[in-house]
Amino acid sequence: MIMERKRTDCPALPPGWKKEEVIRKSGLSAGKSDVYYYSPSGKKFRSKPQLSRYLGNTVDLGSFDFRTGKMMPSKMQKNKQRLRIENLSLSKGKPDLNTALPIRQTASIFKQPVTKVVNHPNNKVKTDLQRASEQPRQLFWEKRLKGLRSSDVSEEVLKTMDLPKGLQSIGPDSSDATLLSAIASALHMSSAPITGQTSSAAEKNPAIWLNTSQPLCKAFTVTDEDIREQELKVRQGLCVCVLDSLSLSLSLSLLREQELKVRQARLSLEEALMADTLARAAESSRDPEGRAP
DNA sequence: GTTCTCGGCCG
DNA sequence: CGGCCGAGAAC
Repeated sequence: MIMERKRTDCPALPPGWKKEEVIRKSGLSAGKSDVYYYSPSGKKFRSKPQLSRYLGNTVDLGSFDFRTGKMMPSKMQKNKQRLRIENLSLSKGKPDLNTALPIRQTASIFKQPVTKVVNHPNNKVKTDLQRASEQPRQLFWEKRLKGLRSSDVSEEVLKTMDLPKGLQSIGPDSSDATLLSAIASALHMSSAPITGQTSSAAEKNPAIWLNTSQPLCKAFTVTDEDIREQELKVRQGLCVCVLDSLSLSLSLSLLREQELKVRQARLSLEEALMADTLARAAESSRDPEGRAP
């Protein structure tokens, strides 16, 4: 009878990878065991370097213990004085099993390796989860778009939008185009209501007091008339292509404030109804026949 | 030829 | 001592 070889799943590796342990049954090293891994396709691996070579950047084997098949966070490689930039080039130096190479995560459909420097004393891992929303942004960046106009395929410059008169620009450039950029961008950056710059200080000295999460425009109030006008323009096809969507977004934003009010009203109504229901329930429990006393 | 198994080097 | 891999044995 042949000793059954167990290939067990290995949770520390991608799905489909199997681990096998074979006990040596003869020779001087009898009793010792060898560990093998099998890729989903069935290829056999008999060492960590071999595994690492194959998995490349897809899995970080730094804390992977080949014998047990588990991740052992405590067992990070002791830092020998390796004061060199990790060498990607052929045959010089050994592959770093500690970490997968960093991969650029943005702006390319193909993964691209990034130069990794591990010996810089000031290396720190950013833990700031707000990072995305707190990244520095250029003040008055809208100016860079000045003079750019969209055109259709026949090179004819598209008619720009007429913005509601209530919308007024703030800052070094007060053209409608800049204002439109500012508002359109704000709409795409966040789903919060767009209010414009509510602080009067921002109007006087925007370079200092600008609220960067709001567009470069004075605080405004949205009237029903504004909304109707915007929608009408969209229907009339006064704005096409990209501008269409911007206009639509603008209308939606203007609506957004109204929506908040409506939602508020609904909540109030719901509370009132609930209170009423409770009151009736209390009353009928006192008087099960439902008759007035 | 491929796969299995143990020896032995090297850190 | 254990990881890794060469190479002979086995198939």
